[in-house]
Amino acid sequence: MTKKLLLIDGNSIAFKAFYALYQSLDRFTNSSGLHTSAIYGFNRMLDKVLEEEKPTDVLVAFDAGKVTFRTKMYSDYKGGRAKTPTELSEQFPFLKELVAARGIKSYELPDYEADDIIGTLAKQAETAGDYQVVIVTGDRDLTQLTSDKTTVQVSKKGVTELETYTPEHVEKKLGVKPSQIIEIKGLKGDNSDNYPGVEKVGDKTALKLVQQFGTIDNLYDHIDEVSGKKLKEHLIHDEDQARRAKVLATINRDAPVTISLADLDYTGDDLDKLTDFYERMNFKSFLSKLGVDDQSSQEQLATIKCEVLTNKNLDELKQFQDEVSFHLEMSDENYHTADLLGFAIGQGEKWFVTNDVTLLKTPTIKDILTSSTIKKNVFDAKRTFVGLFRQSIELRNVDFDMLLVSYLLNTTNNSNDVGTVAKLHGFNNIKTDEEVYGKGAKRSIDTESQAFLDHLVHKAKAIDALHDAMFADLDKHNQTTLYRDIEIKIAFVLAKMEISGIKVQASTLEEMGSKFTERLSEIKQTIYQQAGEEFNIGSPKQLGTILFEKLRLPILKKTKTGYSTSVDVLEKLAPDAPIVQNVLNYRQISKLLSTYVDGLLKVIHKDDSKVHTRYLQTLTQTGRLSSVDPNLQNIPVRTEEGRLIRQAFIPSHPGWQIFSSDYSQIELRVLASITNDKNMQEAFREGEDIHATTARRIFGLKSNDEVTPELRRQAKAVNFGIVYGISDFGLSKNTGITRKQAHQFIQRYFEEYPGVKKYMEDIVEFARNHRYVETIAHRRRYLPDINSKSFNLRSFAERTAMNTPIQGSAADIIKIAMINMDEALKDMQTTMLLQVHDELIFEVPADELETVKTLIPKVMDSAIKLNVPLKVESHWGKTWYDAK
DNA sequence: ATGGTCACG
DNA sequence: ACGTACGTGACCATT
Repeated sequence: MTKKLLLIDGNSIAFKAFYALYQSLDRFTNSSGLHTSAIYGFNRMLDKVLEEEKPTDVLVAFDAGKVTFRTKMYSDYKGGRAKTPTELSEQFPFLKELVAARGIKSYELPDYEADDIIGTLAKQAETAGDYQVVIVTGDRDLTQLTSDKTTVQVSKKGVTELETYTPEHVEKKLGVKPSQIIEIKGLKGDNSDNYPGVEKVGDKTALKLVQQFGTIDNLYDHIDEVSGKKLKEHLIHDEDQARRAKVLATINRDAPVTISLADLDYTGDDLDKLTDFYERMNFKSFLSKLGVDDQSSQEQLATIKCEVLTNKNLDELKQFQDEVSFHLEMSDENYHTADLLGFAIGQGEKWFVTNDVTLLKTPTIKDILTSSTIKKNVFDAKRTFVGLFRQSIELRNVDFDMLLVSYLLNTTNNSNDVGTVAKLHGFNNIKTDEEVYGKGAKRSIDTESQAFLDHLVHKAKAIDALHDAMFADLDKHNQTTLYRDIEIKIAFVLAKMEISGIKVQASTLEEMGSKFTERLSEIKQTIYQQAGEEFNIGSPKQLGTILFEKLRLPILKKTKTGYSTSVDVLEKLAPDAPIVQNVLNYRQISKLLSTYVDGLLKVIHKDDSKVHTRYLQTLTQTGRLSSVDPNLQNIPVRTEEGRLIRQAFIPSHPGWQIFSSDYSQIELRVLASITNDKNMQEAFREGEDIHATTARRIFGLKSNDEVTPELRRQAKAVNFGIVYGISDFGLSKNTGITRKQAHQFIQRYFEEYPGVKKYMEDIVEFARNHRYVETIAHRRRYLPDINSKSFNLRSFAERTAMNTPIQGSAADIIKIAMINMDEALKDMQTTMLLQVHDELIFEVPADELETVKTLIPKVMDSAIKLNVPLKVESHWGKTWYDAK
């Protein structure tokens, strides 16, 4: 029987796990103050890999110390590295204990690194014959060990996401054979291990050279064939360094290991030791996973004294005069349609719970919920409001919305589950819905069970228990105003908009649907003819085979899994082959049909012919809303064919109009305001066309009249780029200009708008120091990667630092406008229906049209006072399509 | 469940 | 030298 040997690079996985959880470092400590994050992450990786690979033999290899044969050979090897933080080094002894408790051997060898142990044992296993080898590491250099018998799994973000390298995958990804990785590293050196290769040689050049010459030896044998005078000089000058770097990069596969393959039997968890270990580490989730603990984890929850609420003891609720915590349970996430299942209510030590939702309508309870003097504490005010509204109960005076507060404190932790959020904030006497109800197909809620009632009480109790502490945190963040004046208020405005819904005429969609279906089958036949065979056009894989293998079209871009067939690629190919344009048309129409015709028809409510979206208020990282079920924030508009979909969106009363107002260039106005850039502010104050002004400035023209449409288009792209946190590469890719040109444009831009330049530098600096950025309304986004060593992660965080205050402040502004709008419209019939990021959509009776033409823009442009004016444009018509 | 594609701001 | 535009959701094919 073939054996499967799993070799784990202990140090590199521990490092990765530690930095992946760096942001939550303080959350991972046990009762004696030991940090446990790396142990936790390591164990998650173990769980996953053991489950997936089911190895027969396992070893975790560790580095023995700083001194190795490599440092003896080159004293600066791994020099200049920051000292391992004590928060990590203190975890290693326990990590080894964990490994042992899981029935796994660990091993280290003086003078050698973990890589060498792994390389040596992998070689032994390959020689022995009946082994399959899997290596798990955080270091991509180990992919040099891949072979037909050995795969290397390298952790990506975090440690549980692994990328599997086979020899084929190495070649595809790196462009060379596994054995040539050391040749590449020899030429370019390694910055993180602190050894040089050949001067001025990086990935690109190294790859080219290795592809041309195969090895460093061969390269120096044929040094005259190297093209490029400078390059040749550097190669000759640095030959010794290159040869040394290659040796340093080479994993030693004949290390004098004193452990043998026969010692590596994987015996499985030692339950006693492991349980004890998990308990000492406070690893609750791992404990419950052990199964030994299923009942005890149920009993672990301290019981909360509560009464089942009935008609008989209802009056006891009258004791709650100041505030109550309340949780309404529903059958699924769509609260517009979900069944109400039960509720819990109470405060302090007094709790009541029931699965009899008819009690909600009793005067006692209704009075509490609708009272404007009794404060309510809930989890998800909008959800609760809609659920109760369907029972004709209008929830008032919500003081604490735990979901909303948690989101404002840290947008990354956006769980919709009370238990998850409660634990996040240190309240552990609660389970998650998933633990109580199950997940996926197994999810079921037994409303008759005691467990159900208990769970509701624990939820309500969690809300009650956390509200002081979470409010205090909010205050520390300077976010109380954001919460009280914006977020909690907009929750109710959104609830009302969702309940209003927007009317969608099914017959209009159906007519469009049959036209689309007809055209689709025509195009399909043409495509089959042009391809010479039938295939699934909707499958990128099959389409790729047809276009790039059968028809031999040039491959312009690849994805992880094959050829890219995205629009930008197909548009470039369209002139070469007529089939491509047909595919593009097919794609467009089938998108319209499946997503917008069939998709919308599915969600029209029978009783009112309307769609009722749900705005997710606690999802985006910037403070924008998102819209689901259906998403009404991405209804087509850019192409005429798609735009026709909007004809199906109509007012809910005959003779009314759809009225739409949008902020013009709100993000650039926000940019002008927060950067305090005088030139950009002037453009907006003078009412100039900002893209034309930008064009005039960066191209050095005398007046905006000299700006051609093409120049304006380019300047517009630069303006967008700035908002997104620009790079010359990104700009050139997006606009088709050269990178050099893009670089010049950006430089010119920063010369002309020096305030913008300074702001971009300052905001990144702020993020580095504080690890977060803020919007005008103190909405906060954490950027844990801002100081990352990974260029990729760090750059992304830097762009985010530049973009989030802009996008997020624009989101703040429209939210304020919506709250004011709700008030301004309260005595009118005009109804606010939708928000699309910088645009509000209403339905308006004929006799109010004249009023709203001035009222709505007024409310929007006076939402906030910036250093530049806000501009609002309005359109209206008998359908959404006509409001243009 | 995940990735590719494409709809929006 | 690095490898890149910011924020979303729905659908389909594929695993």
